Amino acid sequence: MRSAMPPVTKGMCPPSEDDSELRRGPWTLEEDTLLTHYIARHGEGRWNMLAKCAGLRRTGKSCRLRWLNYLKPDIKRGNLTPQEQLLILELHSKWGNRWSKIAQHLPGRTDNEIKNYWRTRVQKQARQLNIESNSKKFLEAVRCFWMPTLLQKVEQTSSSSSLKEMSSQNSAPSDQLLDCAIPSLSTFSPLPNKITDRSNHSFENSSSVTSQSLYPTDFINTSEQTEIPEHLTSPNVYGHATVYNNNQIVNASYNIDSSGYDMEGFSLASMSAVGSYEGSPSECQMGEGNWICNEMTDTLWNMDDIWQFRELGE
DNA sequence: AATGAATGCAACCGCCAAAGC
DNA sequence: CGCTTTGGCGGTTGCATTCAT
Repeated sequence: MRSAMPPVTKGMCPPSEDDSELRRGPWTLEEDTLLTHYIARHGEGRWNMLAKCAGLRRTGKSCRLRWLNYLKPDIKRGNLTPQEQLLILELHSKWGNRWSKIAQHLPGRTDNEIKNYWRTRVQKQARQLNIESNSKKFLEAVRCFWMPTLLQKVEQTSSSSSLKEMSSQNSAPSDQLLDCAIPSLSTFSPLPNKITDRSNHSFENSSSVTSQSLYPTDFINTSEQTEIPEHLTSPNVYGHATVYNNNQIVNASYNIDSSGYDMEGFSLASMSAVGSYEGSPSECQMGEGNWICNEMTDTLWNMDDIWQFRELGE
């Protein structure tokens, strides 16, 4: 856990300020410059000593945090990509609030950023639905709606041959992202149908990150079908999922506004169903119980409007 | 245009474990 | 072996910005 930095010899630094004079709050440009220049010359580690030697009236902890979360050169800026969001959802399902562990799989992203993403974007949706964000219900909602949307965005991205580009926009070793995020998507496809890989990325070289245990094979399958029914190939159809309905496999197609890829993408205004469903929408089974159909009709996810099911073999 | 609510995010806090002394 | 220091982590807070009315 300790840094491998050599110990800083006593007497190398100017006399330290009294702790009572320690600064708090937002960092100034001058402080950022001091910290950056000092680390460029001497490296990071021994943060308390570093703070004193750099002439910063900050705690070592504060310096470390500022460097790791903001100043470090390989920090990525800007919105999380669909791949990154998908990976966060996936890894959080696997590891829970292990933010730093999750961050290790998103080059250039910090645990703080991922934590903030989860708390602001993900938990917001849970609040709106009046369900616990760490509950099985919410996990099912994420699996059912959010992740397929992100998958579609990823596929759209990869189909336009921009996935590699996006991943290499930064100097960070973003191939790791590809290796993690994309192959794991194949675990959504428990059925024998083969995934069409429009990006020419080999899905068969599976990564160390898989989610089969988290996305039960009897639950949902989103993938590019080798044989997509003609009425599903409309340009307006973005998604196609295979869902178990009372132990029967049904196909569901949905149309998602491409303007966003958060949960708002499932709002009634941006999502319309295609195809047909021969049973009652209220019969749909989502994991344990019919909670979505029974309890969520007043939320932004109205199953009656979102899904229309079509039995397999139609 | 004003203002209150909601949101996003940087920064801090408390706790813990490992290493040093 | 126990105390101290250090670094790391997850949770929380405060504030600037954006949005809605």
